[in-house]
Amino acid sequence: MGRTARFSSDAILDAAADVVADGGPARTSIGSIAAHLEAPSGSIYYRFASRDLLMASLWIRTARRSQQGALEAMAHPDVERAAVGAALHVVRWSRSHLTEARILMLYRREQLAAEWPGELGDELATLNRPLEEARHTFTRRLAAAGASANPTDVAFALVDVPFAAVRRSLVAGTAPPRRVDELVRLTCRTVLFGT
Amino acid sequence: MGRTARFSSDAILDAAADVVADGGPARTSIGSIAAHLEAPSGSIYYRFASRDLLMASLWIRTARRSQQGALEAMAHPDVERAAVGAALHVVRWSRSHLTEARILMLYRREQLAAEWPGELGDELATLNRPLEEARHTFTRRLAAAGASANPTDVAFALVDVPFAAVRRSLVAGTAPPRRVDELVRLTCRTVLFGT
DNA sequence: GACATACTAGAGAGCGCTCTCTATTATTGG
DNA sequence: CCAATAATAGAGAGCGCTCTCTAGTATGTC
Repeated sequence: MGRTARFSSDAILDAAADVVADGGPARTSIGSIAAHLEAPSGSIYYRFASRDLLMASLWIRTARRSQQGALEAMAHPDVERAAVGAALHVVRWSRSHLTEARILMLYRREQLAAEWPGELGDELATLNRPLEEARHTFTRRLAAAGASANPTDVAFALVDVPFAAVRRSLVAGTAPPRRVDELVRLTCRTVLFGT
Repeated sequence: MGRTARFSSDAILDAAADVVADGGPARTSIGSIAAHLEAPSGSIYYRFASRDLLMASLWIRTARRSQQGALEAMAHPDVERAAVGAALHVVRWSRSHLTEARILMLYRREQLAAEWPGELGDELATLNRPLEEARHTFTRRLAAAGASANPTDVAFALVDVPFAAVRRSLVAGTAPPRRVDELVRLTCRTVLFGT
């Protein structure tokens, strides 16, 4: 029933991702996405009711895709390997997903979608929940292992430092150099395990 | 000769800084700056020929203001103290200049001014030169002292890590907690001096 | 083959923003 | 007090963007 789609939601989000990654959110208009996709703007509004909804969907899709590996890394039975693995995941994922990493790390949610669309319900609230829970249980594992379980320290070692380590490269649009893996590993160990 | 100014350039930049810091660059229109200052938009265009010129001026003023302390810290005769001091300066300056720090750390230049105005000449090119030169000579001092002189390491320890430590708080709009000083100090020492 | 349906296609209304332009007002030097 | 000047004041032209609306087109079902 009905004709087959020429422009799928995913294809539109892919185009949006390209445009955001190389022009920034401010230059990402429905028109520019349409041009990149060689589609009329009407076809885009057929899938996404508003610009904010489109950009919010892009954000969600990108965040989801990046979470998987982090969760797996934290599940490692050895606490220290789990910590280092989670920290390194950010770097590795950035290397293998340059465009998506640029979106996730160089801009904040509010810069993509000015207003979070009501249609998305509590999607935003639940989006980071798996990661938050994983970090919560992981913090307890750290405490049990005699490592630092200070939330500030954990966030610093597992999120902020890896983020900072890749940022410079992402801004330049190039893959992070190998050396940053070493720096992230070293910092993570020092901060959490004092080794 | 002529009437005295009601709205000085600096007052306009102050208003712009407030608006950027709490609404982001995209919401910072000439109208919103004017409203915050209770001035008509014409008075703003009397001082700044374009939005880009205004935002670029704000960027320059903010960057200049933050550089001073970094340069002083790096001039310390003891290499290790100089390194730690430079790294900590970012944190301390963020604490004492929350609004300006939000502008400098949460957004990039291109997000403020889409096109760098030609009127500003090579201001942009020379803006960071003092800091770059200081970091260059400082890297040689590190090498002479037997510390790590890898440019990636130096940038990581002196810029990226402090930035990472502070970002979370700046996003939340609060001053960075005391604990981050310790984390920055620890990381800086470990990465550069291995202690 | 005809009908319902899912989608493409793009013109244009409306809006908010930048920037221009002209009129007016305050201040200073002679 | 009187020019000359430096600045305020705000209306509105023009532009690009979002979003709407209507018409047309391909595809599956009976």
